[in-house]
Amino acid sequence: MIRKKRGTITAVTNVRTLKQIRALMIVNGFNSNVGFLRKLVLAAAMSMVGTAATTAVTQYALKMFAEIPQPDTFMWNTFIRGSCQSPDPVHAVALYAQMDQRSVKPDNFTFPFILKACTKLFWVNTGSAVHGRVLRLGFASNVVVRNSLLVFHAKCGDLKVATEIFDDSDKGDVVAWSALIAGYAQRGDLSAAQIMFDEMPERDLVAWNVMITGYAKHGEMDRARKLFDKAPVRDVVSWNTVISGYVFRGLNQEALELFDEMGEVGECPDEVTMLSLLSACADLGDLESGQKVHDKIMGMSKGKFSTLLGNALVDMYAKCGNIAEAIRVFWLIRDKDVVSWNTVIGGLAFHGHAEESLGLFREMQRTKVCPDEITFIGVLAACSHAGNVDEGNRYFHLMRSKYKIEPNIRHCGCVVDMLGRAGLLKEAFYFIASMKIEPNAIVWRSLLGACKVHGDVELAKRANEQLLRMRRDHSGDYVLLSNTYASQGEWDGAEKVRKLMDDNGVTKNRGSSFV
DNA sequence: TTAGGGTTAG
Repeated sequence: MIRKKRGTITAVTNVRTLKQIRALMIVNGFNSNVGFLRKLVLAAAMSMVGTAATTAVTQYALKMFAEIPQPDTFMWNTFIRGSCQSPDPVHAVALYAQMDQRSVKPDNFTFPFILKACTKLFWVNTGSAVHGRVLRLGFASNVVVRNSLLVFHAKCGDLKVATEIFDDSDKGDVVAWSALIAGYAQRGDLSAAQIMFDEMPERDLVAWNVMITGYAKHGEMDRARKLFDKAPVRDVVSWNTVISGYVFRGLNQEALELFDEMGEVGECPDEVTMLSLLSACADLGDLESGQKVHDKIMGMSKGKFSTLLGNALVDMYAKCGNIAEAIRVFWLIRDKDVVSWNTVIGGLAFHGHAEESLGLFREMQRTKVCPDEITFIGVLAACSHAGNVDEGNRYFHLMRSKYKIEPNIRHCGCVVDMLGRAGLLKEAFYFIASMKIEPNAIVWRSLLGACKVHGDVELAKRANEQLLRMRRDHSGDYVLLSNTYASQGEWDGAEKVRKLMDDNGVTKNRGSSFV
């Protein structure tokens, strides 16, 4: 989907297009003329927008850029800007460093991009070093550079420096105002943000959106909605802010209703709107609404969709139980990133298609996309559900040896679950004992549940001791232990647990469930 | 070229 905003690189491209352009460049000679090269760089930069740093298309774009013998500052800026608009702008920082190594001078266009990258990555030290360089090279007098510094400090923690820059700014500079208000709002100081907002001499659209975002992100949806209703002007971002705010708070139905209103007033939704809506449908398990959103997306973008939207569609279909459609859409995603794979692998694993999930993981290993810690949560869950202990153990070791990922508590939870389901209770217990990280209640509860299924009273008692050490008020733990006794005909034991429960003042919540 | 909205686990 193409998003229109001034100064933003908007088109979506792919490896095939890049290869065609590169072939043209080779035929015409790489050095032929600056105009050609600038177009080449723009195409390469465009391909990085919205896709993760690890995708094939980004790797190809980097390769193309590296082939240009002497890129000028304009080309470096364009390319850094492209990387900056990816969700993980690590290359922007690397390119900025390369620029320096190759003695290409940065200009007042370079700094806003690199500072934005530092802000997105939350790289405080790098950003501060850039700030130093801005001062040394005398670019601090440029309004855009100065505001970029303000944003960086406001978002990455130093509101004092941000305020100093603001105090030196022109009092009518709405960008500086909005940036500082956003800084206060982001850290939850909404009263400070509101005071500044009230003091603002001229409030433009973005300042309103900043305030609405501030309230929405901090759970005050009523105030966010009131401000939205009161705003003199609204754009697609205003709508998206409130819609995503509802989704963020789990008010999915409200999000869908507001989307209907959006259509009634004739505001055009964009990709962000659709992402929020798909998330709402996924959460509700509302396949019918999800399908409608899908149709709308196809209508908006002539049958094409970005990686981001593809991922959200796969997630929605998996969570709504339409596995066939989830898989179909997954294969339609042109540039699959790690999130695409994680979504489909996890989606299948958690919705009863463990074998297919593992098949896709094997497929993933044949691609250049590197699995991450989230991938392995899905993979281990799939092994658990498939009862495939050997493969699960193998992958648990593989994630460390090959992919250098340290298992976290969730990975360990999956392994305990896997061993427990397979009836390997002692193995599960020894696994917990050997864990490098502190086991949590979920891990012990998983073992306790397996003990109930397989009727191991001794281990159940030990798991329960651990659980009671952590939390004495979780009725489910007592019930599980008591049922374990009961399932083995040990009625005295069962009764004792019931009594312990009363003594500790725990009441059983009948009929309540998180599922 | 700078300010505001977004996808995967739990």
